[in-house]
Amino acid sequence: MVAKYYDTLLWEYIKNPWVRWLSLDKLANKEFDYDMISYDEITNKKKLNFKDVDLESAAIYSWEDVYITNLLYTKHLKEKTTEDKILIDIEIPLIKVLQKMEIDWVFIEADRLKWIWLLLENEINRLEKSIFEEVEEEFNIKSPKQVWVILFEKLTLPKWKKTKTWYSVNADVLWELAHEYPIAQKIIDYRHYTKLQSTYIEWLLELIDNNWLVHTSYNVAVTATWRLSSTSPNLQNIPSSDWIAWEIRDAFISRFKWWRIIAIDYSQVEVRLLALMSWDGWLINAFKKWLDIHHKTAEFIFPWETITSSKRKIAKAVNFWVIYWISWFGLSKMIWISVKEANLYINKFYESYPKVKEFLENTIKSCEEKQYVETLFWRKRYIKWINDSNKIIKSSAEREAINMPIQWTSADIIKLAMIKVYNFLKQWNYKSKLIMQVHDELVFDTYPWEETIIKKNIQNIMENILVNKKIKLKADIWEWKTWKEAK
DNA sequence: TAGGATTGCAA
DNA sequence: TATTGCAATCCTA
Repeated sequence: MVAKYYDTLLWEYIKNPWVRWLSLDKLANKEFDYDMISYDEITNKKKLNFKDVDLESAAIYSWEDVYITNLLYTKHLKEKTTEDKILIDIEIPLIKVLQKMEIDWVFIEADRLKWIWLLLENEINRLEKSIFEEVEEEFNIKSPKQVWVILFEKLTLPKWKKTKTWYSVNADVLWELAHEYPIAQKIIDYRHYTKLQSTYIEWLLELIDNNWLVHTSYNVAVTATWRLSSTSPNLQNIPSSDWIAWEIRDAFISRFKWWRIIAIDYSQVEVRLLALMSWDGWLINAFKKWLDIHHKTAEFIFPWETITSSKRKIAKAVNFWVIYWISWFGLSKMIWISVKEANLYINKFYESYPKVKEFLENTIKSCEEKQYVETLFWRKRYIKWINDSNKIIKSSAEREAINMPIQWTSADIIKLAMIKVYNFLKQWNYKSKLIMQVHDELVFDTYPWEETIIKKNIQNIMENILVNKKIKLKADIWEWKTWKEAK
């Protein structure tokens, strides 16, 4: 294996993604039984500046990094594994893409955030006042414990869900109470607004520099599922559920006048992968004809003439259920239907897509034999507890076995897309930039004269990541500005 | 001051 | 009684 650049840590991560906090120190210890000198040791646990450390210690400290890395690299060269291909084809090329994204930064209109902050502040004050008036007492609404005292001891509202130490006052509980007690609704709203204000607006404002640019860090070796994660800020959980969330998203703007923010996201990748992997004729045909898959499932579950958008939502949840192997109970809770109904829909799903059921059962069976499952790109995930006698452990292992080949293949698909998109933009010297990745979505800042060509080509690249397969993937283009109305 | 517990946002 | 993350706040040790 010859590469222009290489990463020994990624090599380890590909094989063991569930090990938290991988480090060179740990690898040295594991592979060569060697203890590396720590930063604390050479600075004598004092907060010494590195330049004050004696030369000898500094030399050893530096030498170790190079030496151990080289030992690891040499070891990898000798050790051919099936994971090599993933490293060379996906993980290593991705480094450059992410590097570029991090260097380019994201442009955020700070003034707009400040304006939303004020808006929320008003709303929060109003709610706070109203809540205090209602209970004739002031307390800290942000404290679950104090909310608990007020709701259950002072107002003696019905309690039903427990946490480790007391009765829960989370959104589920409050939501139930809100039917009868308006104060619960007020607390829900209060939490929602304070959440947006502190976690998103204040946090973003803190990280924005004087030029309204924000620098996020993408982490390539932390998740147990080989997905990316991002920190400072985490761009992958920016809200999108209501109008105020979209006000926040609107603050993500182009860096230049006339440029535009465009997002392209994969549509139902997981269900498409389910179709490909299970070879279910009904599913494949539905996708070939570009049908709305959730509507299609609804047609199997309900009489055709009764299908409404709410029925489609149920069907969507059922499709979702299969991929995640959730219990009937989970499904019923998620979409507020009875367990009996949930059970019925799921059986209907299996009747309609018989090969899917076969595929899911075979996946579990094969995992029981081999103790691992594989993704479309041949990543292996060992699930040794698949044969555990404990039913709870066994079923959680089964869920993982079902979920992993599908969801984790989609992580690779977007990584491959990013690499190809990067090469495309570079090859033709386009000015437009890839600025964000949110799991199944890529966000671009586009130069006006390139917009048409970018849209067409990038969508094409994304849809054709899987070659020689029965169906294509689908990627939708959204213009950031109009997204609010579209969703 | 550190870290557990609780909560909630995204895909 | 789905998973993976990041982060805020409260509150105890």
